[in-house]
Amino acid sequence: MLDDRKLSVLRAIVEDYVSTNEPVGSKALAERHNLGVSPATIRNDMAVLEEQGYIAQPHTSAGRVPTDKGYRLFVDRLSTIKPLSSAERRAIETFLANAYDLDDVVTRTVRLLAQLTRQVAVVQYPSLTRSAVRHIELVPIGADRLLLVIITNTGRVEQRAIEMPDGVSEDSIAHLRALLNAHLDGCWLTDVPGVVAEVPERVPVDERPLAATVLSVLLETLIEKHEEKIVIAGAANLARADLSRSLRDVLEALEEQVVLMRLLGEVSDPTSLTVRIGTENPHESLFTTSVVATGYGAGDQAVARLGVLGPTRMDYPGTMGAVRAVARYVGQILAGS
Amino acid sequence: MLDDRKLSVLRAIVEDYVSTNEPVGSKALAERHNLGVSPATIRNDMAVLEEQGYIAQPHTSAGRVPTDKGYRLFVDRLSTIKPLSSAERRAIETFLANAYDLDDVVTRTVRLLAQLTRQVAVVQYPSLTRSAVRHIELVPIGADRLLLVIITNTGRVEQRAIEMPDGVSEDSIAHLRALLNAHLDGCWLTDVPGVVAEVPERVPVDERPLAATVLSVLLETLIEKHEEKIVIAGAANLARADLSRSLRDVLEALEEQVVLMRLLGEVSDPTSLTVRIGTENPHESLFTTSVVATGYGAGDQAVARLGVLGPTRMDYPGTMGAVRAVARYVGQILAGS
DNA sequence: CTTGGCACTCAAGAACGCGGAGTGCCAGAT
DNA sequence: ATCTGGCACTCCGCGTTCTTGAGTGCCAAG
Repeated sequence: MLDDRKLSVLRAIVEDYVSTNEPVGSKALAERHNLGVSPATIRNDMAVLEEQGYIAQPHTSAGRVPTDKGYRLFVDRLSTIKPLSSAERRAIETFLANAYDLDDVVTRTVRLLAQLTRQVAVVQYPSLTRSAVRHIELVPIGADRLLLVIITNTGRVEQRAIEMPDGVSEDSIAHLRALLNAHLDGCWLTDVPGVVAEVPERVPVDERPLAATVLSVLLETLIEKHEEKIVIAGAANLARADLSRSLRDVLEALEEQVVLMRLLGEVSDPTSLTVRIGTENPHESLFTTSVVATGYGAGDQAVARLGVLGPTRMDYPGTMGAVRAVARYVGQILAGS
Repeated sequence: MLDDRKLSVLRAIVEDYVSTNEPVGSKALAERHNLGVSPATIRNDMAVLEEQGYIAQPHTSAGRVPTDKGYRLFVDRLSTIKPLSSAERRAIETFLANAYDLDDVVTRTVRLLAQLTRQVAVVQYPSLTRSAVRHIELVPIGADRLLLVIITNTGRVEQRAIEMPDGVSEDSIAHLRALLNAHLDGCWLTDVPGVVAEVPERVPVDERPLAATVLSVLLETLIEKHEEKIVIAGAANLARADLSRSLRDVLEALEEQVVLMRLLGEVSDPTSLTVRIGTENPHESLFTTSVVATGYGAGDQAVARLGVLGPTRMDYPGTMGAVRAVARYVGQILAGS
């Protein structure tokens, strides 16, 4: 139903429109891409493509513009992910290699991605779900407060202040700390609740109030922090691309954690790229934008997601290449530390 | 040189222009504010105000608009900070009271401020300078890596991974930890370098390589983290106010840490509000914006700054009220924890 | 010093015309 | 059967012109 030439025409339209930001006409197409046919022929093909909903004209007697469906076909069948230049690869490598802690890795990654794609970059912090406990620390601060610090093997550090019951001795705290570490060291965070359930029995009766408080906060922290932290960068790039929908709506959407979470999408196949185009997005303010996202993590275990957001009129092959490359490098960094 | 009525006229111009966003003319002024004089008189006053540089007209035969100098005079002498409504105060209180750790306090504060002022809010993390060491933790992760965790009395937790020299025993680490805590507990961060210098002598010879590594990283961390972390929120509000300078430039400026730092300004008198109007700003992209900032911290010790950024055409009394109120509440929260 | 009157200015908006890019369709060529 | 050149048609974008009205500055009188 769509022969090769029609597909070529669609590809050409997408490419031209992306680079010029102007509706593309049959004549210009015939000139710039050597399709070996006349404008008239192209017009016929375009009529078919329009009928099928792959392209549209903003006004009668204007050139054609790809629809979301057109971009979708382009991404799925007409384009290949464009690998980065070796210069870009080196830049990524050196930029990320100098990071010295998890915060820094994430910050650098999001900036890098924004700069590389010239779009808005979004990076989710490595999830706790796939992490294991490396160490638990209990630090008294002041007379009646305690700081609970959880360190994971993904390098993440969670902290939380706890109000202590009265009259808790240093010894009790030390004891509880030892107990927690003995039981939880190396434990997957997802398994923590189960393991924790067994702990209270092993605590001397007079230390139980303290233990109960600490354990409940511990569980709470792990659960609450499941709503993952997300950072973005490159919002300025949005202003360059004139979104038809008011830029304000998009910016607002980007400030809502919930929307951002759904934006990156579920981890279906963590190693592959997710591309969400225009109205495929979960939030109405983002109907004129596209998202390219993928999972990342040490090895092939995806522990979180990252991606970029830009106008639907975006350089998909290039963006996909950048996102994939960055995800891989970050994975290597995480694996190495 | 400027009599009372002229000042009233200036105030009226600022207020009207802020609320309508349109150049204000003599007739409208005479109607809306009962100044008891005719438009013609006002015109004369306006001519003087213009000559002195407090107002300007966008085009001949348009109304007048305040200049930066005009806003400055307005802020300094013609307006009073507007206290928040009690509903707003309650909202702040409950919103901030539910925060459970430092990160959370900061995040909530910046959002609150953005929402309250409907502008871009900027909050700097409490500085390490005024903090003291509460606890230092050394956690082995993997065979040859060590995680250094510094907990301060302001609730901040710094972490950093360290490559260990070969063949370090658990005992050495425990020993070093004890030593560090013994020496540094309660120590002002600014005093840490001095204290640290004395430590090596007290370390057994075979543990010195480890100690040296850890100490150097410790110092490095404290110094590096002096470039303070800053969070912003409410970027979407920028889109509402149409800046004459391209919105993109402003967004870009907001993504640069350095600019942000200078934006909040130096702590001159920490308890008072700093207002920086238009070209008084340190960065050219921000010449059409104003900043209202102040210091905050537990008690009256300012440990960091917060503020908002908006168009020069801003409701100064209201914004100043909100910034001041939020700073105070955050101070209370920090003092209480 | 204030006020009403008056001539002048100029931005913004509506009305108009036109050029040109682009289309759809048809008849002839391959 | 498909491609191609030709042709009439559409309509956006742009520049031009005109009008309107808010606002000004100045002046002479109160």
